Amino acid sequence: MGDELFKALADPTRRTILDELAERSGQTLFEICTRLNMKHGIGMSRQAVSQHLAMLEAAGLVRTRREGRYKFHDLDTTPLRRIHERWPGSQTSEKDS
Amino acid sequence: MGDELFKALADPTRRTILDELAERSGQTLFEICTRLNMKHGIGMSRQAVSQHLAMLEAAGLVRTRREGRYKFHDLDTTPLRRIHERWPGSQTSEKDS
DNA sequence: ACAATAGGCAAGTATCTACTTGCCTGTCAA
DNA sequence: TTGACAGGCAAGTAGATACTTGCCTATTGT
Repeated sequence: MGDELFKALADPTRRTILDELAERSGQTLFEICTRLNMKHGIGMSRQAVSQHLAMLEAAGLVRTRREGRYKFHDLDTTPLRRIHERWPGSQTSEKDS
Repeated sequence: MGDELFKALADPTRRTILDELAERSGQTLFEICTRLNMKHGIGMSRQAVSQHLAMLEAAGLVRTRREGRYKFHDLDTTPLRRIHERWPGSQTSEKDS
């Protein structure tokens, strides 16, 4: 349990995808592919990116909504909270400026 | 960069080691081995656990201090903060009860 | 000194993971 | 309806990762 979350975060490409979705929410698979290629020099097949997105979705980090032939991807960071709940002391202090 | 942190967290045995160090700080390799075995039924060679500890140390999640023939391991959760700094919105609200 | 204890190094193996390629399905515009 | 576009499924492959075994070093107690 929680295994999928940490597995999802383990890959650098997947973390970059999360970065992209954090910057612009609701992107399609092709948009993400293009951005990975343009902005990060990641020349990866569409299939590979699709598989990464599936893992991110399985981890609950990405939510999807289908509209016609498009599938939009949105970031959901709430699963990350479990990390801090598990190992307290890792939270940014509530009293910091 | 930051790669070692996520790689370190990716393995369930390593996460259990972090749990154990969170519960009792300053354990030796043998103590950790025993606890993994007794409390979690993980019958793993001493070498395997040692390698896991090395990865956790490389990620900055574990700090070590040597005293004679003993090597004590301490948890350091500060690297985890980078996760929330990278994807904001994942922090537990400061205003929650 | 010697045996026991705590730990480290290195090489081998077996499984897992990322990525590819080829083909198939569903949606939309002309 | 036909072609183009967005996406999905499945099998194969190369490289990474977890774990083991065997041997070596350093510290400590008797």
